[in-house]
Amino acid sequence: MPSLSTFIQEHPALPAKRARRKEARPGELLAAALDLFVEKGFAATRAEEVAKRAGVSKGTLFLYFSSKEELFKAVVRNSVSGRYPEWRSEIEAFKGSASDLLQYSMHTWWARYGATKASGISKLIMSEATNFPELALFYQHEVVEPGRELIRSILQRGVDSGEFRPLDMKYGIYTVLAPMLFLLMWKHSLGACVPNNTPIVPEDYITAQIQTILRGLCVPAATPAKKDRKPS
Amino acid sequence: MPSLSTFIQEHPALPAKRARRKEARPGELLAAALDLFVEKGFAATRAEEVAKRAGVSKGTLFLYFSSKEELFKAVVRNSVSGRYPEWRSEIEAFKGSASDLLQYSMHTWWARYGATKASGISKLIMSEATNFPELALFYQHEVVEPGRELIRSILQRGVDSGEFRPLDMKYGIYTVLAPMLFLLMWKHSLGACVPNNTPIVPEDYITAQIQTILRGLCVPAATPAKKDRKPS
DNA sequence: TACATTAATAACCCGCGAGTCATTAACTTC
DNA sequence: GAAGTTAATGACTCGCGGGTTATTAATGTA
Repeated sequence: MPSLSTFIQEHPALPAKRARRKEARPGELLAAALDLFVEKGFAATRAEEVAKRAGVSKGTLFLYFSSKEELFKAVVRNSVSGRYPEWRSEIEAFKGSASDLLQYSMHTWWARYGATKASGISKLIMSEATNFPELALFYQHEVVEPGRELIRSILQRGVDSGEFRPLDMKYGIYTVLAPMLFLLMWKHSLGACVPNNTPIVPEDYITAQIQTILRGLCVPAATPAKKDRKPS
Repeated sequence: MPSLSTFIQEHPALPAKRARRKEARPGELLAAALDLFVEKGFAATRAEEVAKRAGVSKGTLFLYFSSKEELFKAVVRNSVSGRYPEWRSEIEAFKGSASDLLQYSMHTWWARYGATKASGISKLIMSEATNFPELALFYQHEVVEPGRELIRSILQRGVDSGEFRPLDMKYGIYTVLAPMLFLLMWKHSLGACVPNNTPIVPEDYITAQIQTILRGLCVPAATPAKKDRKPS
């Protein structure tokens, strides 16, 4: 039996159904997928919903990406790891003290990445790494290792110039990494779903962290004796 | 048609099938649930598997816990929030400087919580808060707020004694919280599934963090002028 | 030994979601 | 405008998993 819609023609001004737009589809699908992966995580994101948000059917999605995992990898390449070259050259070109560079980098990283939708991908990976080890490995090579290297280069600059005390780089980088990633995690987890009378203001949080970190890293005018320094 | 097993009697030494053990079941189910929630997360943990690990059928699980969410809440009460009273009194009773207390607390928190299975619950909540807001809210009240208060009390002690510089407590607590929770997240995410030639040694990581934090918190012998201090 | 009580089970229901495929219809070419 | 090409669809498969329930059997009672 023919349905009503067989007889009712669509409004002529609306974009045609079943449009053939081979060039535009991948980009639209990636954008929709980024939105939904960030909002719900990898496992909880439904392929059908990604397709719907991109304005196509589920079948079309699998026409362009062979599986959900491949779709995710494409999202990562498209919106996270592509940024490193720019950052690297900006850091190398920076004129100023290591303290200033560190401050600038932390605030800027937040403004350009942490505060954007794309940062949800980092949260997603921390959340689902153990359930999808292949994705974790991919992310480790594509994002984590280059990121580590970038932080190390900033700290090394301060140590080399005598501005920072000598650091065990293996753990020194976490002085910077830990507070920033914690902020990112918080924003995308409890900070996003719990009614909070005094929410974290990222810029203020970062400013406060920098204050403590720089005091902790810099060579002091007069060293106060502290314990918990590793022997050897 | 009767199956083979109708005729083959079970080995007499084995524990009886269908044993009735009303008292022991809840504890065994909670233990199994903790294992699996930590290993796979909330959404990915299958009720049937929890039951199997506890040596009962799925039906029995729902006889003792009305839903998966209730099971989870029971796990949290049983293995996380129960510890606060002990910690609070231990901190109040501590004799020594605020620096020593902070060091002691961070190392001890790791040894007694971070390094144990139970810490996986904190990771789970950060990971799945947005998908299960009711659980997040429960955890916020049961765990996060008391924890914040505990850290604040330690820092306040140092500020009151003149050992630490004056701190905006709203952000000051994150100086301690962020590095510890980052370590916890790392351990349960990328640290757990990526082959790493130089893995983080928690005790060394904490020692390094303490070194920087204490330098950053303490009133310096001679204050080196630093920027990024908030005006006003 | 017969009966009542209830802990435990296994089979069942039902909706969901990744991935597939035969069919359709929008373009291209001649 | 007819025929061929291929982008797009939506109905389909198939296995999974939370929760339910009729049935079974262990135990207590007399």
